[in-house]
Amino acid sequence: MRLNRDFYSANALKLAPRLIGKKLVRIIGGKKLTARIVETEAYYGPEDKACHAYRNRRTKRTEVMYYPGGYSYVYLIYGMYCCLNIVCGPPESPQAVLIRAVEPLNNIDVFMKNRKGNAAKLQMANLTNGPGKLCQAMNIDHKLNGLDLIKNTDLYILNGNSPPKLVSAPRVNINYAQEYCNKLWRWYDPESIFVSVKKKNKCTQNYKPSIT
DNA sequence: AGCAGGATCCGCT
DNA sequence: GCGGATCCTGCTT
Repeated sequence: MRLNRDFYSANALKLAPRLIGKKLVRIIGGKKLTARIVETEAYYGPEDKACHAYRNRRTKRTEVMYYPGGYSYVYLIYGMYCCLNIVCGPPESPQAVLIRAVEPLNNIDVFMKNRKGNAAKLQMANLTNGPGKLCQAMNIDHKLNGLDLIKNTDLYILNGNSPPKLVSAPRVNINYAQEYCNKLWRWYDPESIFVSVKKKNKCTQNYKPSIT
């Protein structure tokens, strides 16, 4: 079952932990690549200094963040890598969840072929343990920006089980975000070897999802 | 029209 | 641990 609009309409702080364990699906070249989401980060709209839509910044690039929950937001970073985000919350509320790491579940040979360089071959985890790496491995680029994941046939997310444990930690590489760089807005499955940054610091803690 | 900087990764030390 | 690759975005002029 695909996730529905209701699921994606939660705010980023709620959706990010809930996406752990869900299955990202990418259809490419007649093959279906499936991967379990193991690490996410929330970008919490106009108040969040690390968010592209901080202070309601609205440009050609950030426009999709104002779409209803459930659309894709893919952008280029450092001139060479793409990052996949899931737009969330109600329409006109520019929030998103960055998919930072996944675990390939099938067609591993295709993931491997899509990754460039030798590092990917050295160890399995290197295939998809980072936002740029997973986009490369699953052939996700700017052409997949602004898609409705509820209807689209090339990229979507299926339901899946939450892991037994979940950890929250500070987000990665947002040092410019001042007081927001210490928010525990990154979540990951501590049992997965595909998590990009597992180093614990004083902020890292176990996360208990709330019912509401 | 020009410029500074970035939600990253890789290879080398 | 470090620096280079590489180019789009957004802001300034």
